[in-house]
Amino acid sequence: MATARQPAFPRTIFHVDMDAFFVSVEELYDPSLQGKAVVVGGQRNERGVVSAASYEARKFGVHSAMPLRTAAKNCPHAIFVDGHPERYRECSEKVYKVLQEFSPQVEMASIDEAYLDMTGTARLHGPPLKAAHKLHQRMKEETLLNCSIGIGSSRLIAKVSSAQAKPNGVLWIVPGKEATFLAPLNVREIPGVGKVMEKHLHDLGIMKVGDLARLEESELEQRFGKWGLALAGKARGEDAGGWFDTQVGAHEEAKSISHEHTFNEDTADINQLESTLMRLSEMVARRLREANLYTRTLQLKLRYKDFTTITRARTLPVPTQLDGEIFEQIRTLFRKHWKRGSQVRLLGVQASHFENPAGQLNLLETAQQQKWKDALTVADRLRDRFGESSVTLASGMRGQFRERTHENPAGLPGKGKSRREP
DNA sequence: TCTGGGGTCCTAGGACCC
DNA sequence: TCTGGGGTCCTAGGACCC
Repeated sequence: MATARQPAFPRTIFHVDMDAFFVSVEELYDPSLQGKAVVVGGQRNERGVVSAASYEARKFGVHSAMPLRTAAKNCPHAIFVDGHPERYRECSEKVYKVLQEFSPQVEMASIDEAYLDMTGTARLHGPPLKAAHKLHQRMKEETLLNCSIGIGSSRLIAKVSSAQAKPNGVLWIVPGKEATFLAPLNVREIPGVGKVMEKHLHDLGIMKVGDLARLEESELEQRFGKWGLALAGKARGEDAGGWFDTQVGAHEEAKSISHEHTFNEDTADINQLESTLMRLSEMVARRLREANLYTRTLQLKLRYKDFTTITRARTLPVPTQLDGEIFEQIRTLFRKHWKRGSQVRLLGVQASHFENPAGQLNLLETAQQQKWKDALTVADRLRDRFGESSVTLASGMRGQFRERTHENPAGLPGKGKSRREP
């Protein structure tokens, strides 16, 4: 079992969750969107899903992860907006700066939410509710964005209560009242319980967290294994093992880096498929070099027209961060496993199993490899300035068709809508 | 309705070693 | 040799999160 990290005294954890983050950021750039039904993630007839929907759009059943085309049907008058990751990153950094004023233990759990360990900050910021309102106000002043704050004795309670506080609210679950707070909520509200687990629980007649809490721990373990045990703890509001049970703000190293691409139209054109794999390999390699990581395991992801998806991996004896080596492995996997002629919907490249080659492996690096590495670092710089498509490795792929995407990696003017016109 | 892209964690089986 | 068990590495798939 994971090390129990629950200290003897109650912790005070804040979960800060930005309200309709992507939509709110877009409204800062275009105030005319305010108060309207807005969908961020792409255009109404594109392949893709909703990244975020305004509260006005949600009234029509639009929610994140819904296909854009479905959203367009449910809410025809919605305004569809492409996402702008750079804008969100920039705002996210502002959010982080505000949070740091309140606690040294801050952890961004994603681009728009964070945990703070506020234990022992009463002298500085006052009791939890007062501190939270102060934080809420500072956040609005500094970022012009609304957030919701959940406060509890565990990450789990903080997270669940911030969801209940939405929109634009603060909710404190007083220590000792955890089970009472959770009992009437649907099991789906527990982080980690998704569609499938919810169905399993419903089949057992378990609808509410309270139903779950009444069950024997041993029965849950028997039914759902390790997960069942954690679930029993969660029903009581404990962080019970896994990621939740880690110290707030502890730095975690990345475990994988991946890029994938869904084609606007399915394709069986081997040139298009392989040039896409090369582009994805380059993107992965580039990020490895930026993070100074070397990968040993490379994985190809292949999704066919009918949505059946396979992954095929290979582990190298020696770690690498070179475009050419990565692409070679990926291409070999692809040629071996792609059913020739079958229409492909998506391709993906993933690197994992990182090793930092300390000394020893650096010595093994041949002069030839070092030369490549230097050249590729220069290529990275160029891509920073001129966009992902400006530099391509000289190889058999040179000059071949590359699919036009609607991405604008370098944020260049004139590369968006206007260029799409023939 | 026709399903993105970036991640994490878990399970389960087989290979291989001692 | 007709049968073991633990440990580690590797691979594939799937649930889940934002």
